[in-house]
Amino acid sequence: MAHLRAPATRRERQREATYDEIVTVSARLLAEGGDLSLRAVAAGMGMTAPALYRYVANYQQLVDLVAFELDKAATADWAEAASRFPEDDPAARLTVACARFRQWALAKPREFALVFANPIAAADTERRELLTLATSGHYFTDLMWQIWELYQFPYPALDELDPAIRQAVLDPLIPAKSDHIPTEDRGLLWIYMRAWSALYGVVTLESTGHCDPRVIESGQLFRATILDWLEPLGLQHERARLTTILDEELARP
Amino acid sequence: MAHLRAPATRRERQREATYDEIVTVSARLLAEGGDLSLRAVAAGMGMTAPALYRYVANYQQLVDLVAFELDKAATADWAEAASRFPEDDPAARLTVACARFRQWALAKPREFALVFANPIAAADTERRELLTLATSGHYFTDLMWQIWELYQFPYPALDELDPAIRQAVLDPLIPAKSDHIPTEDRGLLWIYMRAWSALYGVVTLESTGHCDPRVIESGQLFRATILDWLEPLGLQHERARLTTILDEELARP
DNA sequence: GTTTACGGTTAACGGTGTAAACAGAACTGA
DNA sequence: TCAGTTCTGTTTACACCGTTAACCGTAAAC
Repeated sequence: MAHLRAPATRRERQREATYDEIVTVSARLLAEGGDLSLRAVAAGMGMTAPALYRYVANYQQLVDLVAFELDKAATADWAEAASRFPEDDPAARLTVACARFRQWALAKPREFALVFANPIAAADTERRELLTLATSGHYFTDLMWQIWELYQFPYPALDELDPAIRQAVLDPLIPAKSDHIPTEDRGLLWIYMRAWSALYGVVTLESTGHCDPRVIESGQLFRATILDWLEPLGLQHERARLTTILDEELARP
Repeated sequence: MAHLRAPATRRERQREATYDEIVTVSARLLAEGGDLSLRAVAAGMGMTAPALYRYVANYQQLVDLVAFELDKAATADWAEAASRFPEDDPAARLTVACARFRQWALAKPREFALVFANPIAAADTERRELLTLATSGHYFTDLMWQIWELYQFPYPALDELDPAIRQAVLDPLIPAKSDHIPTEDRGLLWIYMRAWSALYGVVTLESTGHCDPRVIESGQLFRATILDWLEPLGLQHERARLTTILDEELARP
């Protein structure tokens, strides 16, 4: 079964490898502080720039490809860090994941901007669809689903929701692991959207630097935002424990 | 008194006019969907690109100059819209201003990104200082101060605050009209930072398009975020009235 | 009225994304 | 095995970009 996804022909394998190299070279360039340019990427893999057009249609597609993979890799890191808590403790895992997400955004603001601050026009359906695949979104929604299963926090019924929101939670156009969520429970996604909006807000504010550096350094703005969301997620009783975990993560070097 | 700020010499007046033209031409370019480039701006005012270096040291300075003025102009617009409510009704004014801020961010995402999503390195003290002058920040903090004078909502005492935050509110490095706020009341700025973070979050999320278009179109995410902040600002009793105002603004064409 | 400083020019360098034409290697089918 | 096709890279070229250097007339200053 596994080898079904493995490319059959030699050429396809080669092509896949080239895509991988594009991503790794791009990631290296960004990590080294350089700009992400077609020419630089091509040069980094011993090619000329026009050759890259055999793999991406234009610069924006290169950016999207790299953004997708950066998101995937970063999410794997947060998940790995979160997995120091057992699977049946999604609240602790989410706490750690959020803190690591922020830490990543602060340590790699350029990468963060590429993935999360990259403007997407409403009309651009192609890029929108790519966006719905983002690994981080699936990871976070899944954690929130597990938290709900465990703590049964309240969420709006479908008929309480604004019609537009009802449509949006029934047929999500955002990165969300939602297939397994029963129709009547889709109000959960509204809670998710609101929570994600809050998380995204602080982290973007801090990552882009539109904020007092001392406030960023202290982590208090982020901390307060996270703590505000414990109650809506039914985690009041876990407050002390989760706060400890959060502060542990924030104190990380 | 007024003519004190007016440039004395003819040359200085000329120079000032050129700065104005740089800004207007830049704004026009952005509004027309073009990119903001030294060459395009220069061409737009009948000059060659190197001539602009008599006015700005580099491209980033041009961006900062334009960003500052865009922010100023946009703030004037929100303020004008908000002034349909009397001066002694800052709650209504803030409601309108927030809605107009969002509307501006959605209508002009490129301009919004320039002003509010432009990355600022922590080390770049020069750009940081320019940032503290942003008109919008001063306008919003002033409104919040007026709301506090009227409604006396609670705020943390200085010794309740994390040391880093205490320092930050005592000597703010953010755009805030704070000179007139007594030292013991500086905890107010912490409320401001948190509220601004929430507002900034939704608006950035929506403006950059990292959100379901239907959710953006409905305005519900923004609405919910604003309503969440009524209570912390002591506006519970005004809830019905302010919600009506907010919905009025959201329904605007 | 001479000198100085300002505000512009042109030319040039190295960088960007992208299109077109072309060449060779790798697969495909008879 | 050989011809034909497809895929992957090249070179060349174009139109932009930010930025520097050298140069020059004119307006202000002494």
